[in-house]
Amino acid sequence: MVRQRSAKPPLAGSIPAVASIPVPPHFNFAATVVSHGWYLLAPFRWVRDEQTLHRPEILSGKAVELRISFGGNALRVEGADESEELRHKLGRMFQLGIDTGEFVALSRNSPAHAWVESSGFGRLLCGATLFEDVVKIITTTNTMWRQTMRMTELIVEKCGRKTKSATAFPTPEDVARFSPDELQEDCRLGYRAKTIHALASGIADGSIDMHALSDPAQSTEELFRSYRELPGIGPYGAAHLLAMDGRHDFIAVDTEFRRFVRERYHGGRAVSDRTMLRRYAKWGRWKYLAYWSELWESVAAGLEPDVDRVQAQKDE
DNA sequence: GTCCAGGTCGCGC
DNA sequence: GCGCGACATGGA
Repeated sequence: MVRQRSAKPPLAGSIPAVASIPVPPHFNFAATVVSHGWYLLAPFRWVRDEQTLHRPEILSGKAVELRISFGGNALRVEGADESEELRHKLGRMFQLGIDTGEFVALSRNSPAHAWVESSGFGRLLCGATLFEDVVKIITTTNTMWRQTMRMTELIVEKCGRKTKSATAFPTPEDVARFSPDELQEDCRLGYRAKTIHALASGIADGSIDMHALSDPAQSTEELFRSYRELPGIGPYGAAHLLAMDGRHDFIAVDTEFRRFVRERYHGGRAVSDRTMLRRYAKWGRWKYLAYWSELWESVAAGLEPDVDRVQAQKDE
């Protein structure tokens, strides 16, 4: 055996690397992937027919291509060996460290949310790093979903580390090598180019400390204020980032939220933000998830035309 | 041409 | 603290 191996050594990489990552209670893979629009943004690629999420990722400083699916009781990750770094990155991507039990329990008491438990709704797909999610949130502001997808695609393409056939999401250093003008011109970022460049270079030069900013020891209110210090992040972005930490106390009020509540509960008539928010007060620290679940279900049921997503699906 | 989209920022009061 | 316009881009 030894002789055989030394006579004909396996090519490096010829043994397919596979990692298995355990998941918490109430976890549902597909429901988490399509929980919101992130799965449509580069470098994620969701192959629905195969129930596999493709994702180029940097591990040990090297870009590799991951194929993530669900088998048995764990995430099955092809393309990587098990490592702390992999567990950490996938833990953030799938919110594996978040206990959604209380939300599930609350949803049992609401007829409109009775579907939550069996569907596995409750976790939001995230980027591998806070930086990635901040950049993506900035590209969602004051624009249309179609343009968000394009901006993200171009950022990845221009700045990210390449494998043979895919490109990983860039690090702050990868983005900061380019000038704001170059980012604007090549990634069609508009005025966001300055913001994204300031974010990337701030992290790269140490003036923005993402680790300290996102310290989970902070109260939710403190964390909200921390996120708001980031360039390009206002109340909407901060609430979205909190949700990615599994903290749903604040609803990200945007045109989508206003439209949904107006149409669903007020017969299309305009009402104040305060009135809209009051509807979700009873959900305590699960407000955003309660709202998002209502929107998600209505889109899934085809009751709510979500033009951007529908359009995106057509392009697949 | 005009308006505006999963907002944010800086300004003036 | 609150209202308001500017901000790049591209679709409606």
